[in-house]
Amino acid sequence: MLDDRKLEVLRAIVEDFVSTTEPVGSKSLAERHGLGVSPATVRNDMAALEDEGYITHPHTSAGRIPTDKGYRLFVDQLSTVKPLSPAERRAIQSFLEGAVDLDDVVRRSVRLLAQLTRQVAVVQYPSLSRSSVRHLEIVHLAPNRLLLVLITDTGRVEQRVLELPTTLSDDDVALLRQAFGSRLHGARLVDAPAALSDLPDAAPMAIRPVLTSVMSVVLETLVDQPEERIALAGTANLTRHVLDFPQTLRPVLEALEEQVVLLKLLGEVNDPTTVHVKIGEENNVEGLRSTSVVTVGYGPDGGAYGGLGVVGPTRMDYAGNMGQVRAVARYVGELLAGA
Amino acid sequence: MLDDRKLEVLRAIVEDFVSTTEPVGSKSLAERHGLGVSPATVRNDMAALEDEGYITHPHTSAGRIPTDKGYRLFVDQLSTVKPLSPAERRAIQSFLEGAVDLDDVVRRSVRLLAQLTRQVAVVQYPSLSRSSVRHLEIVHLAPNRLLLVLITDTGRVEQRVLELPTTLSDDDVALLRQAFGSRLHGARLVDAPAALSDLPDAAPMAIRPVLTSVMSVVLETLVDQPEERIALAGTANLTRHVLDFPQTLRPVLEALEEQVVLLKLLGEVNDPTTVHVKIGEENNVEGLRSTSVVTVGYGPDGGAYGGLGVVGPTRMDYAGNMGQVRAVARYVGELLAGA
DNA sequence: ACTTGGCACTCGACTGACCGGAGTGCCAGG
DNA sequence: CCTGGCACTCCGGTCAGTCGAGTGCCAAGT
Repeated sequence: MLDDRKLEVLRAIVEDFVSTTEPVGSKSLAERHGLGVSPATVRNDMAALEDEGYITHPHTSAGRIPTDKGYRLFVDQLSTVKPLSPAERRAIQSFLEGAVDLDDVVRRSVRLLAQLTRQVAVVQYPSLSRSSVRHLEIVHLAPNRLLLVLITDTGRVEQRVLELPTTLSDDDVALLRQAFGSRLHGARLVDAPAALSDLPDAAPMAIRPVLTSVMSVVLETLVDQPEERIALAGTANLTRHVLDFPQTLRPVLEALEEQVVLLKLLGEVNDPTTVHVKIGEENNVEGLRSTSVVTVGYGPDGGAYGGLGVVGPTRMDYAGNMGQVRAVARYVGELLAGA
Repeated sequence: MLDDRKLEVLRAIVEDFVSTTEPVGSKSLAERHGLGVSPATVRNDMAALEDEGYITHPHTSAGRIPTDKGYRLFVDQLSTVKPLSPAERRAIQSFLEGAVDLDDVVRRSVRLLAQLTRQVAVVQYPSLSRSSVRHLEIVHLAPNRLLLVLITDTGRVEQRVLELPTTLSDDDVALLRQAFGSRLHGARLVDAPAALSDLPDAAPMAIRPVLTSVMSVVLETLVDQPEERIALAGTANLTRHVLDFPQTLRPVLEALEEQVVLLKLLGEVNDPTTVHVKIGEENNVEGLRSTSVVTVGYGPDGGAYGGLGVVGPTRMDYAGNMGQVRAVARYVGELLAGA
């Protein structure tokens, strides 16, 4: 149905269109790429590709442009992830090596990614639930108010103020600190409920009620409703493609302002170890239907910490951007694992 | 030089242009506003206004549009800050009343402001240096590593990990906690150096060296380099004015991504109690030369906590936006003062 | 001295006609 | 199955012409 040459024609169309922004015609295509066949032949192939829905043309006498389906085929079968240039490698290293803390790492990464890909970049902070506890501190602010400070292995520091239904003494708090600390140190937050499950039984009878209540509050705030954070950069790059989104820029910017939307983008990755691409209409997000999203997980085992990626026009350099996204994810993963 | 009617003509031009986006001519102006004079007279006035540099016209046979100087005069002398509509009042209340913590307040405020003004909104988190200490906690993470957690009166929680040149015992840390806590509780951060000045002398000889070293690190991180945070929303609103910035959208978005730039905008306010307006070229920021910025301080005494404002095209509804910015600042100020 | 109506002039915006070129689809022949 | 040829489509640019909004200026009126 689609022989090799037709696929080659599709690849050529995608590559030409991505680099020139203009519908590509049979003649220039046959010339520029060494296909060794005449324009007429290319036209026949194009007609076939169009029948199958991989390409289309804006009007009768115009060249062809890829459809979402065409890009999909291109990404899945025709392109190989482009390795980074030495210059890019150097850029990543010099950009990230000076980072002092997690905030700094994330901020630098997102800017780096935006600069490298010339797209909008998104980086998720290491997810709390997937991190493990380096230190958990409980501070007694007032009789019925505790400050919880959690430091994770990735260097993320998160704090909550808890209002308690009961009052506690300093000794109680010391007990709590000891009990939680010993059980949670080194544990992953998702495992926290299990790690704490024996706590009520092991504790002195006197503080059991308050302990269970504190426990439930702790679990709720840290495990059930973990706060996800996102960094964004390079929205100005969208304006470079103002040709691509005629009046669509607005909804894109709106979508990018929604944390929820961004989390959804990064979170929908099933297999976090490979680079994922969502093309145009494949995005379930209203407003990003005219964009493509390239994401990947970072951290040990590929995606243990969180996700990052870029958002750009469907007419993007998939091979290059996939390589850049993957490379940044690896560097960041290593950086945080070594911290 | 500029009699009352000329000023009235300028006002009419600004108002018409702001609402229609189109250069305004003498005839339609004389009709629509009840000036009671003929178009010819208006033309004479316009010529005078143009000589003075308050208005200009894009080409010979086009209507007039205000210059930056014209907007400036309008803002300074011709417009009165527009009071909010009941609907706007209600919107503010219902939007802000559900806020649970500082983060929430800021996030809601910035979205509210963006929605109300239909511009890009900027809200600065309550500045650390201008806040006072509600609680300062020192946690002993490791022999030579401390975690500092600062809670301010506005509910902002800030933490730093300090690496020390020396090692400390738990007792040392307890002493530190006690010494810092008693002196800083309730003090404004700007006053921290003074509040701590007697500390080295009052402390037991044994820990003086380490204490002074900790002190200097604490002061440095909390007072000398306080971390300012900024929230941004409504960038999508820029696209509504794509007519105003033909190819200028890019630099605007770029400028808005720079924390430093935003802080500069909010920080340049001399008298924080009144609404400030920077028009077009008045902005010292490259990239915002085609925009106007409306800012005001919020908090007790007008600007004690921080600043907030909006960024939009020079062709904006100054009276309305000034009112909205001021109103939100008041509500937020009250909200945080009551917390 | 200021206002006003009149008038000539300018210039952008819109229209319709025209043309060239890029590109297509189809067909018949190799 | 590929290829060259050919007729056709349609976009984009150009050019001339018209229209209308708006201006600047002047002379007359109050």
